Amino acid sequence: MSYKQLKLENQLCHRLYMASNSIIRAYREPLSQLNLTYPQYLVMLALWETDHVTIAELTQKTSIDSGAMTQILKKMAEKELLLVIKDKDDRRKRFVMLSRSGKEMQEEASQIPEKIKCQFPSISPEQFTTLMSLLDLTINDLR
Amino acid sequence: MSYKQLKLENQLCHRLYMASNSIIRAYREPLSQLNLTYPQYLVMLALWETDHVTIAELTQKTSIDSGAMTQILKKMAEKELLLVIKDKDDRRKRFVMLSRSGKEMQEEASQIPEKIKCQFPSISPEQFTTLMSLLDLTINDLR
DNA sequence: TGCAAATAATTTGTATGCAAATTAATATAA
DNA sequence: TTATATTAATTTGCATACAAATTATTTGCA
Repeated sequence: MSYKQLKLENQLCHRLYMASNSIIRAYREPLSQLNLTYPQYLVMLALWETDHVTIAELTQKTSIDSGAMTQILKKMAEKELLLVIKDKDDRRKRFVMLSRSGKEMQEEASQIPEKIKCQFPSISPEQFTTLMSLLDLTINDLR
Repeated sequence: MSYKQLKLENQLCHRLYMASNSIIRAYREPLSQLNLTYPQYLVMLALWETDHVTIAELTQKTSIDSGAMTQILKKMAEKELLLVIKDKDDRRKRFVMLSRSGKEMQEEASQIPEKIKCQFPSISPEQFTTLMSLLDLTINDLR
């Protein structure tokens, strides 16, 4: 039997798997200059937008696994990019806030998106927008 | 500074990260019935298309990391889904071939794509095609 | 022919992603 | 008020992803 529906070429999941792995790999070099891994970069992006949030909010915003988040924040705290502080009103919660050096890193990081975009010569701005929208539909359907 | 280009919402990488993780998570339940992980499923898809290939060819076709592939094939061989055999002409190479039960699994697996597609009510067939093409552009640009 | 370069896999060390179990604290209902 | 349910994080065990180092072979060139 041929089972056309089982061909790798027809699998959206495989395209997403390759695209996600490829783009995260592309971030490695620029991020290594900031001594950040990709998920750590997501945490920084989230905090640069909104500082002083709970771990749960950070987990929700970045879509990083909550178990992994604990480890990631621990390493980032060791690098003194941020601080994790207990909430006095609800001691189950913890707030995450950027340190001075965490805030200062934003300026260097601001160069990264442009560097990455240069790696997509085949994709027009319109196609870029379309791709983002279709990925949003995909993500929402799977929620 | 606002640094609009650093907003999470504007990052293609974050969309891909979420979409890839989400869809792989969606495969967990159906694949658990076959006792397969997602990368193991990719290996099966590749072998159902073309059996008896070298590890390097399998790595290339699936885009699975070659170091990880060693471990994945070891586990799949333990489950007796496939065999790994040394090439007599070039003893650096190894061939991978499906066992009988590995071949038989294809029929059950043939139900999976349909189950997954049902989880995308918001995406039309045309949009699906567009998404696949745009992901191909993304992947090719990053090669 | 012989040795350096290239190739195919494996190994190693680090960092997640994920489900499930656990811990600590708060909220809620009888 | 108190036992139960819920919530926020952490921990645990397993399976990759990845870069870099290593091993075993084979190629290719002087």
